[in-house]
Amino acid sequence: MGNFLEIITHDNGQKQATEPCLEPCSIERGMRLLGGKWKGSILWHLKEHPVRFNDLARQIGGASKKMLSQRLQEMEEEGLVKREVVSDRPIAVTYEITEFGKSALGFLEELKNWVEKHQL
Amino acid sequence: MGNFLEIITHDNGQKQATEPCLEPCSIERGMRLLGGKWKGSILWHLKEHPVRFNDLARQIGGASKKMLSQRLQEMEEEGLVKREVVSDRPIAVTYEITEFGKSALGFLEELKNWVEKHQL
DNA sequence: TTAACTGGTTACCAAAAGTATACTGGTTGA
DNA sequence: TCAACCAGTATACTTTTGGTAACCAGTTAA
Repeated sequence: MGNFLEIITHDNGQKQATEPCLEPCSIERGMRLLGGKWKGSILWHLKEHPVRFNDLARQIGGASKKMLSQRLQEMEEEGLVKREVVSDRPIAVTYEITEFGKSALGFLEELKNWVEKHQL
Repeated sequence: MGNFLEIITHDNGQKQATEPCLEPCSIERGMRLLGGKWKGSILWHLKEHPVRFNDLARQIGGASKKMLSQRLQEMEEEGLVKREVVSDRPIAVTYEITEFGKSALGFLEELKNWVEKHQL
């Protein structure tokens, strides 16, 4: 019976974790990067080719434009996505997935498969 | 130049997505199941063996008891986790990962690796 | 007796997240 | 000229989330 739980008991009976996950561990941090509402979906929609803002909004019907532009800004700062002004006059902007963003696709695909396999 | 974006243009100029992701697609649904704050961490801490409530609370230092009990309830309803009353009198409860919960671990591990590989 | 433990619940509050609608300022096409 | 487009922003509102702290009813050990 080892000390599986990593909990020690002091002389006064007080208990303490030896390795408390004090602040967000890897999984938590990852979820906060990719787990935000719509972020996965956005990345997924960009995986083939750059997409323009309003086209993205049309494709992700459930999300408002405000949401989308917020998320896209965050994702640009996080390096997941790249914003590119293609032309002004008739202003045109595209959002493109970065190499870093692409590195997350495998994992998103696993999530997708998992969900579909279990019919969720 | 194919119709990559799945957007069609009506005669009056109005545009429409042919396959709008109207409501949460697989990735979105998956994220809502596993992406909740602390849910990944909880699952991860249960992966080796059942853990008692307060021990879990000590290990996941950043989360309050309230959060934990809320999340654990949700996760029980979702079938990710199983609650078991081990004894009353000195009431003892353990939370155990289910088979379904285990099926998500691979994907969490990939997330973990991804995060650590990129030093996030 | 006191203090720590068990597994929670409840009330209260603050902050964050999300929704809905309208609007900008210009362009394009019928 | 009218309507739809572009890429958002502004404003106001509601909902959800999360955190703190106290409390319950019992048990155990110093």
